[in-house]
Amino acid sequence: MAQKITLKKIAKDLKVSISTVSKALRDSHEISMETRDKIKEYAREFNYKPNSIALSLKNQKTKKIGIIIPEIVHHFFATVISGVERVANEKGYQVIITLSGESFDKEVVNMDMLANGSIDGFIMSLSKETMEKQDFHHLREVTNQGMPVVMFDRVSNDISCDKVIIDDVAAGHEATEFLLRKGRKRLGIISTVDYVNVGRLRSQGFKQALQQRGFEVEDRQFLKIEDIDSCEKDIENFVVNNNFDAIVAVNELFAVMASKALQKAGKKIPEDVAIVAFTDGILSKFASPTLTTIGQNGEEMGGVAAAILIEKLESKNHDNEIYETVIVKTTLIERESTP
Amino acid sequence: MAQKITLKKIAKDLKVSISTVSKALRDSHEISMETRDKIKEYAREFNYKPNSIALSLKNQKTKKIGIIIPEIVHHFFATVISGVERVANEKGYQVIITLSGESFDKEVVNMDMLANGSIDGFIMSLSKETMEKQDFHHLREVTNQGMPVVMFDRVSNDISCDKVIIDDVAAGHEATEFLLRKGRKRLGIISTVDYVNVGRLRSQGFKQALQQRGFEVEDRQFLKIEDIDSCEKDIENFVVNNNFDAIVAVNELFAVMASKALQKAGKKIPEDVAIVAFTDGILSKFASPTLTTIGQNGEEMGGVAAAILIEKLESKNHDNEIYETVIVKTTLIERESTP
DNA sequence: ACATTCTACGAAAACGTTTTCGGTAAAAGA
DNA sequence: TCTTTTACCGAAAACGTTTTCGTAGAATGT
Repeated sequence: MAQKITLKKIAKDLKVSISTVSKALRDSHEISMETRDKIKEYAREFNYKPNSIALSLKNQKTKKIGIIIPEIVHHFFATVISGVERVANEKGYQVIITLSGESFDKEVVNMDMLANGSIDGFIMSLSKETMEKQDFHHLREVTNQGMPVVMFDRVSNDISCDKVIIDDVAAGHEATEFLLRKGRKRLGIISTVDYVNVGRLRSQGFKQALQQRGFEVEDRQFLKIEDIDSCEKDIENFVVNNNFDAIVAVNELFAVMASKALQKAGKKIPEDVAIVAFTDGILSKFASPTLTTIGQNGEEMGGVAAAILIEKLESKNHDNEIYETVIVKTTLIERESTP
Repeated sequence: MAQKITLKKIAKDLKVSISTVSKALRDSHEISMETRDKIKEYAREFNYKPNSIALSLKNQKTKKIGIIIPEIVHHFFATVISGVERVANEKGYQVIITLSGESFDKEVVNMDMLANGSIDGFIMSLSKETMEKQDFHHLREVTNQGMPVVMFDRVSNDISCDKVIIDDVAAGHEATEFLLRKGRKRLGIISTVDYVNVGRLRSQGFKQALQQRGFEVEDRQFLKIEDIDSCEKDIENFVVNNNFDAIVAVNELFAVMASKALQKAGKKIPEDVAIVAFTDGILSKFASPTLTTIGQNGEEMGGVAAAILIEKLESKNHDNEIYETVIVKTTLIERESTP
């Protein structure tokens, strides 16, 4: 019902000019106390709030940052968003979220939609399909326009921008070494296909840790999941048919599937088989047994990514071509799945 | 590096007027084929995309919808967002997300930030604190301005707008009746404090179902959780000290806590105690045993909410004061926690 | 009494679009 | 040849701000 109240309307009602109203509301000394008070009271009464679209147009900045992630129904990404949102809000920015659904085309479309002035900068994690195709033209297009991009988790070396990651190799190494120190000798890893960098790198750390201890590393120790929706049988076969005494899983889901399959086969966890998972989500805390995990601190990653992006947005010299890669520390959280 | 390309720039480079460029790009017959082609090719070459901020200002609509939810690291809300995003994107809308963190003040601040022209309409679920205070002035303010609001899940009868909910009473009834039909006689329910409507209503359904079957209902059958972070002990006491043979829990977390406490106490599930949970999330699928749940179909709720909102946004007669409340069907999913 | 400095305000441009309204020239009609 | 239509294009307003500049009148200085 009540019309949107604008400077123009206030000006007309109070019989002053638009500039006077604008200045009065910003407490300009150019306007007499008398008129200032009159205008401010009127504005308060009618609950005037400056139109943010007009401000965006005028200032050539939107105070919004765009996030593109593969999925939101995924604990890790949800925590990252939570972190982004926290620091963004602190600094007066809003967060626009779009989902690629692991699809390259949707990623491109969403980027295009946001890159036309809707936002000031991007925070994103690549879709699986994008990593497979290795096609980054949409990212180049955006960065070439001078719009800052911060990538996290699923990043690419082919594109130069700020990045926030964990040291996946070191984390894979740490998980493995942790199990080895517990005296385990027959290790297996459940990972993703190699083009997903986090899976590849964690596997690499796994391999390194074993080799440093003088173990032979064979292909049968590696299971690489392609499709997350139909991997249950594969995981069951993998853990039951190989006489492992410890399993590393690159995410919670794989870990809990392995855990269940092993228990079904009569194995005891952690006595017979120990398990270390990645991503310290809700599953790890409430599975039976609870899972020892390498926490990725998604909240922190999101916060750091947002801080870097905003820093860049508000820095004066725009041609600052120095990009940083922040490595967020992982945290090993011991629970029941390891002795 | 490369400057943002605008109509003005194209016009200058091609020595025509801005209007000509605009018309040419929209294939106006007022412009000759020759100039049209020239302009369109130039635009394509420099990858011109109309500035969405300018369009928003001109059209007085942003094609963005704002979501305010208590938490994103929560499977149900994540699925709702996913649903909203899906249908919003289909219709050319973008989604802006803000988190209240269950805080009234943050909810108000975020609403104010978005209500100043940033978005065309709201989809929201109330924070716990808001429900406790019963203070809805921020919602009134927004709806009075003529901005459509669609509430879901945590709604209030005090505010008139479109709503998308499940029939919580019926769902509580269904869960209870399901257990009764399985022959269970000593039921308990783990719920939230009463000012959270979903907890209250589901408890109500629980009570009704028991009474219809002629059972006495006592207070000791109800546990009402206030603080989700420190409820583990309460739940353990509740389920262990009362000789229940069946438990209804208003969310997954409570259910899995109950399940673990019971197993620790030597009870078998579902033989000794059966459990039905609400919210068909990841925990229900992977807990041990897996949980029978009442699925709230969050994805669908989000989709419906978005559809209603967009419908309202695009309807011509703006003074349409008829609000609907859509009830999304729940789905009982049987798993191992019930016989 | 005249020049100068304040005080208090308004006009207008700019951000990037779309659209309405004219307007000029050439083509068509008479 | 003169008028009317048509094809093609530009000027300007509008969306809601902020900000620069200009200026009228009052106050101050000499």
